[in-house]
Amino acid sequence: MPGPIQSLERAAAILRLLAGGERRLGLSDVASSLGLAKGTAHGILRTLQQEGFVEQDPVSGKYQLGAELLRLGNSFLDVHELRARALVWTDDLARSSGESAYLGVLHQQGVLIVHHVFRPDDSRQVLEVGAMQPLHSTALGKVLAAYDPVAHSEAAEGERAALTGRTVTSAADFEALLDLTRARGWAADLEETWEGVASIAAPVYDRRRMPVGAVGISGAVERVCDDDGAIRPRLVAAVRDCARAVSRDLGAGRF
Amino acid sequence: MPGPIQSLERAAAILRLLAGGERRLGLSDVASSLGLAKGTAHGILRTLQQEGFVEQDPVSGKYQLGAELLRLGNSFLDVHELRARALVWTDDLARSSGESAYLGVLHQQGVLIVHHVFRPDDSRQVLEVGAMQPLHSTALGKVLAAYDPVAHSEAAEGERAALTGRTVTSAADFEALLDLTRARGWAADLEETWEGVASIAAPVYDRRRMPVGAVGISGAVERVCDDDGAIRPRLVAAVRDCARAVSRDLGAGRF
DNA sequence: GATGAAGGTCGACATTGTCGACCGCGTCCC
DNA sequence: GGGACGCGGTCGACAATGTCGACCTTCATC
Repeated sequence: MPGPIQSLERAAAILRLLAGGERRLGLSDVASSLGLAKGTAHGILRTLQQEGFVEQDPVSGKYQLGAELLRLGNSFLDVHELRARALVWTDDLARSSGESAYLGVLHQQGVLIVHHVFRPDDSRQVLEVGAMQPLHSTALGKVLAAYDPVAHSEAAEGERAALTGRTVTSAADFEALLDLTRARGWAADLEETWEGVASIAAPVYDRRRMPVGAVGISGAVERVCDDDGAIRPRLVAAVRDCARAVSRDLGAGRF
Repeated sequence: MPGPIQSLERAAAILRLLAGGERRLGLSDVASSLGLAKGTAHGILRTLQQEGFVEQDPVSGKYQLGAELLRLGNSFLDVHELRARALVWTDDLARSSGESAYLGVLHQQGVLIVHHVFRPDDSRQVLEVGAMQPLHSTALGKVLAAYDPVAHSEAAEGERAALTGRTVTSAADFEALLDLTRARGWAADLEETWEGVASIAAPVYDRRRMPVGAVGISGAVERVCDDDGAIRPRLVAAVRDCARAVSRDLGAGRF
């Protein structure tokens, strides 16, 4: 394989750097963070700015991500076949379950949320499309880790941070959890990622029967579980039905 | 000014090409569309793929936009100060007006929607964040064209397509419309972009009193206008109040 | 008004991306 | 069935290209 294009790799690194740091970054920050000469970093930033991928605050001279990224990210959603097929089914899932519905795919070391349907009530909610979730602690992530070999190695080799007191961090426990997930065909997250929040997810397959994503719901643990602390079977059934429906829509045939 | 980086410009052109065409594109399509040698296009695509900006369909070999763009677009929203300040006010605007609320900024030759609050009812709506709207026919666009010199030249020099029978296309009429907008301090769009849809928008200023965006509402013309076909003053007031509130939040002071 | 650090420019250098010919594979059509 | 086309992808020579580090200007600080 011939070598990748250096200037592009560096441009991508700059964009990721700008995306990571909360605040705007100056030219010198960017150059030193990536070990580049100032002139080099400036040339890349200037081109990125010209193309709209980066914007510069006129007064401070600092850089931040540009609007073109939002436009392209939206175009990505338009083309995304899995998301298009899942739109109507996740809508039904949110309505029938009364909780927020999510569609996630593997991206780098996490789950990228590509679709999110708000919980059907009038509460104020923030859209999480484009956000990342950890593989090891969320229901969506566990499903991907259990069924997608690439996701599995990312989750197994990556760090498993203890996000709450209930997060499973040890390798053996995590593998046991994935075995359970494969045996049941779905995964849960009982306050392992956020205190008070539980979620349920199931895998989505494409026409070649390969796992390509996961759908799930997420909500307050008091609603997702019954009085004994057990996950409500009705919700599990709704999630699995939705996953099957989307898979069928993708051409995976019946199970 | 030293020259921009060629490979980056080409990579950006490829991404825009992939964003524009509805379907996936093959290597040869990309190369011939941009007048590049196949080897060159392949090198850029390979690097973009490695960085997650482009994905390749394993069976057809065709390319489409990648998930990293969604993630970065989301990060752009996180950093966007105008959007952050407008979140709560646009929420109020949607609630008080009963219509969808939008926040738009100038981007290239159009209005980029950076925030969108659904109309507060249970109807199925699609999120338009990341979408582009024309400058010459929408209320948001007219506000920007009226107050932002850059937007004005883009709108004046660009093509003004007749999207409906009521779209204003002639240069003189358009300038008159902008004069009216400046005189009133707000703009309207009465079925000039989509049949049956009317919208109202007002400008948002930053701490230097420069126009940086526009907020507005959009809805069925029957609801936005009264029985005589006149725009409901209550809605105009709500939009202008919201624009003032956001401007104040940005440090523009009182008017 | 000296100082330092910021963003930005410049020009020499050789690294680096580019080009077009070439490869292997699948498909379509004789 | 076999040849020819078109596809995605590779290769290596060449020089155009991006890179580097010294330098400039500006601004805030002391």
